[in-house]
Amino acid sequence: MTPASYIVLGLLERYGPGSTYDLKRRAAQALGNFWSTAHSQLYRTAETLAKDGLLDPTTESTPGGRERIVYRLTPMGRKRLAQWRAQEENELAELRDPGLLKLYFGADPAALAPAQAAAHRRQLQAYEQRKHEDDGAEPRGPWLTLEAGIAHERVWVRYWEGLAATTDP
Amino acid sequence: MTPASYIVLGLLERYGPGSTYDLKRRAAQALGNFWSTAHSQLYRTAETLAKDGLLDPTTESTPGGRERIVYRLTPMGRKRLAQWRAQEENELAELRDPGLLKLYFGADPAALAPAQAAAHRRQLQAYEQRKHEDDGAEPRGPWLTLEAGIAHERVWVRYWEGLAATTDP
DNA sequence: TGAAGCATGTAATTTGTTACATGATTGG
DNA sequence: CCAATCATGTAACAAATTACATGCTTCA
Repeated sequence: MTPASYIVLGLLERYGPGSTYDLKRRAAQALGNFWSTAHSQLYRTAETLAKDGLLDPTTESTPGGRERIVYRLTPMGRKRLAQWRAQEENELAELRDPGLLKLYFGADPAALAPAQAAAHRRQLQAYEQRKHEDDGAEPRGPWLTLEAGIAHERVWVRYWEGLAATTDP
Repeated sequence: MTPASYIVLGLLERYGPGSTYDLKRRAAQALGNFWSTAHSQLYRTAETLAKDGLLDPTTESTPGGRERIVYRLTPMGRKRLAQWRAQEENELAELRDPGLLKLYFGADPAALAPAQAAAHRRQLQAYEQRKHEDDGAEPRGPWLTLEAGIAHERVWVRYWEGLAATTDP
């Protein structure tokens, strides 16, 4: 069980049964840039989970006559997800920022900082807009997560802008 | 060329020639919890880089009579590293925090937050101590990176403590 | 002198990414 | 009705993690 497994389980629980393509869209929309996964990975993960009895796959045809596999959580899958959720978490996230890595190994801040600051400003705006659009109807988790994203983007913006300022003029 | 490649190149540039084991130690010490890599990965990466002519491997014997391979940067390796450093970076880091993922998918904040807050407090302390020990002799990159780490840990601590407070009693 | 842990490496397995394919739908 | 793009998937490849293995050192 990797994080990707729980993403699949979680998305199915929250938004109901769906095809892998649905999962892909949901993941992009919901987790967005806080935890991305390639769609081919979702395929494999879903298959594996189905093989393990955590998902129940059924083949349906679309209006267009194409077939697709729709997955739904089995009781076991539901249970597994709940267990994970209840488990205390002790892993810490790593920063793993490619820009920061460059900086660490001696990149010139003046060259790096402006672009990074701009990118993070964009991301921050996107998150803030999303928070604005939130109508409070969704469960609490996504909103809390958004908050975290915003807080971090703010720090990044401040950080890189600071770096740009001290080296620029 | 993956991030791991540049880590190997960068560590060799900064601390001079060394065996893979040296690299492992350096990586753990220097990059620590901001970008971790398994030691077996360093082995493979170093091999590949040597095969590509970016590193020059020489077999030496330790006092104990064991053999080990010491790598040093070739001019090409040096150049490649410099190129990477000069390249503008446009990738953004993802948060990818396992705790946050749980929260997203509905974990109970009251159960999650205290442990997370504590873990981040520890990490913050470690970073701050390190900053304290810095004598300014090292190049600027590591110090700047430390700053970033501290800023982020502060945000995390505030975040999880806030969550713990609002849900607790 | 035996156990713990440091130093050194390899192999197997799992994950993750990139690239390729191709039928359906829709907007121009 | 053609091009773009959505929907759906597979295959090949690259990277990362886990597990295994084992000779040295050191310290009790």
